[in-house]
Amino acid sequence: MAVSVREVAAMAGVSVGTVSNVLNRPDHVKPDTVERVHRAIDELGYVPNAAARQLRAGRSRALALVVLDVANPFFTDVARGAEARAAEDGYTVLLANSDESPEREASHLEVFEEQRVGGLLISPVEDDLSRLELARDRGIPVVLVDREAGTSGFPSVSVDDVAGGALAARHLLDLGRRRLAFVGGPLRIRQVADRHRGASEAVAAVEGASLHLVGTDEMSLDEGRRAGEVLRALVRETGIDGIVAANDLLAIGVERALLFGPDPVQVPDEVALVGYDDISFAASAVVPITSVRQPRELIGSTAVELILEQGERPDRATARHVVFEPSLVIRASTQP
Amino acid sequence: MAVSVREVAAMAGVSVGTVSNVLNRPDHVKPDTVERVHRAIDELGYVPNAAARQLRAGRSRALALVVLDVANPFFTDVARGAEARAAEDGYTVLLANSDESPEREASHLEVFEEQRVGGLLISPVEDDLSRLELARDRGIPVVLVDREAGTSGFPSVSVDDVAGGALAARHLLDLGRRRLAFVGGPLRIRQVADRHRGASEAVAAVEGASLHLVGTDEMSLDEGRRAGEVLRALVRETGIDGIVAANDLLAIGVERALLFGPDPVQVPDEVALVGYDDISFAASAVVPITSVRQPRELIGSTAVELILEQGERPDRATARHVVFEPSLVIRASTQP
DNA sequence: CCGCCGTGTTGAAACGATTCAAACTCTAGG
DNA sequence: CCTAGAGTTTGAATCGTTTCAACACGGCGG
Repeated sequence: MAVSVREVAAMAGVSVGTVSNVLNRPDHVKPDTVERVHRAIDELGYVPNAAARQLRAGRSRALALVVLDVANPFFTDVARGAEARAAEDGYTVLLANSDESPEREASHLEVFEEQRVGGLLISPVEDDLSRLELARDRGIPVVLVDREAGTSGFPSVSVDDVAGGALAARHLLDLGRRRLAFVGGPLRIRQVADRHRGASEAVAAVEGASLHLVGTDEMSLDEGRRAGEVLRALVRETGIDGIVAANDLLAIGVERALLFGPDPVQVPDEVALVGYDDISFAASAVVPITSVRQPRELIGSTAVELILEQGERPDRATARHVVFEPSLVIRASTQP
Repeated sequence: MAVSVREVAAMAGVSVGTVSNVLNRPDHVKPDTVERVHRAIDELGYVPNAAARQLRAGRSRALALVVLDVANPFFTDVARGAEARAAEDGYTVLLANSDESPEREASHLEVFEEQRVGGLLISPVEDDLSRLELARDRGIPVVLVDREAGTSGFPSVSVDDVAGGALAARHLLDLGRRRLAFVGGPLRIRQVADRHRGASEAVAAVEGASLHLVGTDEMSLDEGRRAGEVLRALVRETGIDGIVAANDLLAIGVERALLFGPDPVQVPDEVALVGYDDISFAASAVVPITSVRQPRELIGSTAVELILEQGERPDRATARHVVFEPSLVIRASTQP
């Protein structure tokens, strides 16, 4: 059934070692031998067996990327960036979805360890990284994605969410807005807390400016709408004139509630609105929404880069931490 | 570095064969031997090497799913369904993204053939399936997803788009609407053509009903808005009172253009609107949109089922074709 | 004519798990 | 005391590739 080097070698009239050399070091083999072997390969429809290759090599040319949610455009773009960078070095990226479930994450890690993948890019579900330390101890390079490594000593690639929150708030302050609101939650999510902290710091730096926190249970359209109702009242009663949303889904929901409820609030005239993530729906909202953009593909490609570095010199204990700065995409929701 | 069965066997004081049996057929081994081996495994942190296992077995316990677009919720849900079903039989699903590029698809196929995956679930980019026939000839079960197999003899799982188009149109006709429009394009996309055909047939079956085609260049929000402008005029001039959109992005764009342009058109009072795909944004549009839903997860799990069937009896030439019927989710955009 | 070098090529060992015929240990029945 | 048979365990062979020490060959300088 399966065609192996042995048959190819027989047909080409050479030894198995030569076939292997043709495949991996063609320049060490005489040109017409190379040709003869290639003819045999085509003739027989030979496909090298990755399992055998890997068994010998001890490690595979595949990297694993475990994300919290495949449906989230943030992660699909990170994956795209990772794949592109990996392809440059002949690696493939296997995508797996933990769906924020520790069990599914564990199960994927197990499979990938058995596969002896060449590296593990992961957005961990929980704070406990001991499972990853185990993998590292077994010789698999690990890089944390969208998560700073803390004391764990893993290399990491993340985005400065504090700076992002500050960027959003400062933009509103620059427009002359002084009574700001921050929509988002729950605050135990690190990203939300950081963005809020950034906004708070920016507000604190400007005299006479204030920041009101409107909490949410999750980061969804529906919660955004609910928060929007609360905000309508706040705009009317306390003169809120600028809103920072912790992500774009919330921002879109807020905008809808403001624009289409009874007693509509005008955006951006009465209140300016900034979202976060720059998902495609933000640009095509009824009033297109200004948003904080993260370099998503760059995150992916950089993560792969860190993996490859580790692969080259597995000894070096100094883990690199790359932190990207977010940027602002200005649209109608903050332009008078 | 790597811990192998040999070391485990040594520590447990048994032979390698017994360790293998403990792992794969624990019931053939005496209970206290099992326990001793397990202790050694834990002690040493042994992780079986999938490559070696697979080399011997000739095939891996991984299935590959190649989709046209990981960012499309349709495919992520299909993936979810596939993963769940595969997990039941101890298989893992590797997700790969062809991004509608034949080159990327080919590159993924190559990698998966080398990996000797246990099966290939794929939404092919092009009509030419010869690459897949090659894979099948080499013994890899193949199932087409969201694509009928035609004469190629591959098993397939798809959804009846003609029925879906008819379902949408008939719903509008049942509400008493008679002058319908179909928005979508380009028509060379099979799904679009089928949905349009279904709508046409439903309309043809009702006396005095008509269907106007409004073409689009792609299935996006922006194209939907553009089409919406066209439709506003048509509603005013020719009395269009029902719209079928070829997907939800178009439907959302159309709704926005109708509701928020100058001279707004009321939905559903003046014109009723049906979308397709039932993406989450359809439910949370300004006026929630009625949509045709496809059993996405079921598609994935069924595809895996067909793969497993082939694996059991690779001989049988009769490929099964499973075609699912879509259903209608009724929301405010068609409820007076 | 010999020794040496470089270029190509060879073939056996190794990777780590599974398999399976054979060997071993008990038990129960005769 | 012997033996059949069930229950356990063994260990060599095997999967397909890569690696690498060793070899073959031809030419060249001495």
